[in-house]
Amino acid sequence: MLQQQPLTGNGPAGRGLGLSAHPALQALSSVHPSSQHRADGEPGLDGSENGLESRRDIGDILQQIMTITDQSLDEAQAKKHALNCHRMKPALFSVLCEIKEKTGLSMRSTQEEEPQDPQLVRLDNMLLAEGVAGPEKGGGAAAAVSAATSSGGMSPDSSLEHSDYKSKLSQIRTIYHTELEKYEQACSEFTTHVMNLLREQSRTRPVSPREIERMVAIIHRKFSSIQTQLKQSTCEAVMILRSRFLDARRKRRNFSKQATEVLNEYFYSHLSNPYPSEEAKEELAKQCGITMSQVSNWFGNKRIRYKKNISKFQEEANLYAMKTAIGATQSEESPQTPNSTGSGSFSLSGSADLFLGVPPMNGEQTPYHMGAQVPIPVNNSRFVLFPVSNFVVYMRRWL
DNA sequence: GATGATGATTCCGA
DNA sequence: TCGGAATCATCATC
Repeated sequence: MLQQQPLTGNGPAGRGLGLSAHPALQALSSVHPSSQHRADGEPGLDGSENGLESRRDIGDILQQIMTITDQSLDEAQAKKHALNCHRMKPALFSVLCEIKEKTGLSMRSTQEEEPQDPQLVRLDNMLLAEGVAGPEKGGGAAAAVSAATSSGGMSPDSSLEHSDYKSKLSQIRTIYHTELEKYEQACSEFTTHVMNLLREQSRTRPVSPREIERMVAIIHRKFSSIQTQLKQSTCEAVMILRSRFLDARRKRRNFSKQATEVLNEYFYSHLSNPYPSEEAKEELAKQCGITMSQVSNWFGNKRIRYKKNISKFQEEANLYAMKTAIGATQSEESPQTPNSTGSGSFSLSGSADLFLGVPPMNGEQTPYHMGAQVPIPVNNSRFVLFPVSNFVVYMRRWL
């Protein structure tokens, strides 16, 4: 504990602070109104006789102020009250104000406008984009859905994962806002408390409004750093949640057997042009319970893999051709009966596209080589026409 | 665990 | 923007 020294003009502390030698203090002895017109009969400060006494008086007050912290709370309160009522208080106060003004300690960095922290801006933007900050309108969930659909879509199963994501994001949002509110409330309370303290202290020591502002700014900065930490943690939580969601989305699940059949049927029955239109994709997606993007992916993969290894797909192609032919036959015999291939609304009128196998290398003609032609891909790049007339008839006989 | 199948992703060109 | 091609990552089977 620092030993308080008397603040008389001759005391070391007094010399150190230069209070007694301060011109304003000197002037105080002669010009301060409170010390000139005495109504209580006490000696004034204008005369040389009283000068020494008043200096001693001021020194006494200063000493009391400096030692106030060593006293108990009750004593200090009582002393403070006494000081406030002291006849020299206004004079001393003005002196302290002047000293403070000259030292400029209280004014330092009041004008320093802190540029907005770029990290905080990034965090704010991120939280806004993820739908954690700002008005709740499904931001993050919408972003997740958008990410999912734009890069391949979500399976029906993933809707569960999505709702899970949404609820967890909502939890994060709730916690974030609760904590933020707490911080803001605490900041507000603490600021009010400090301001009240400063206002109260301003009765005994010079506290300018700018100084109060500066103090408030300091408090806000401190709380802001806590908020930054909160925002950082929230961002991390969202990132973890998001990556988990995306990982789950990335997990591949094979399409159902029925879905694959539907897709294969369409593929092999449109082999001349295995590029389903938007409408066809939509229809296929509906039938298979997958998204249009998945349909596109499937056809993309199928085209490539088919072209790469036609012979490998020969059996499969024949199988689907046969199935389609059966369907065509059945619909030919009883047009009102839905086809049995499960191809739904796919038109079998495109039976001219039926794939019938690779062209015979030895030039031998199969019964279905005449008439209409079916395109098959050759040279790994182009589709060529292949004769397929009477295929249905042939298949009917063959069956 | 090895291997093939398969859905998804990425890059590139038209 | 779409499709081809290559590749990745996971599933399914043995």
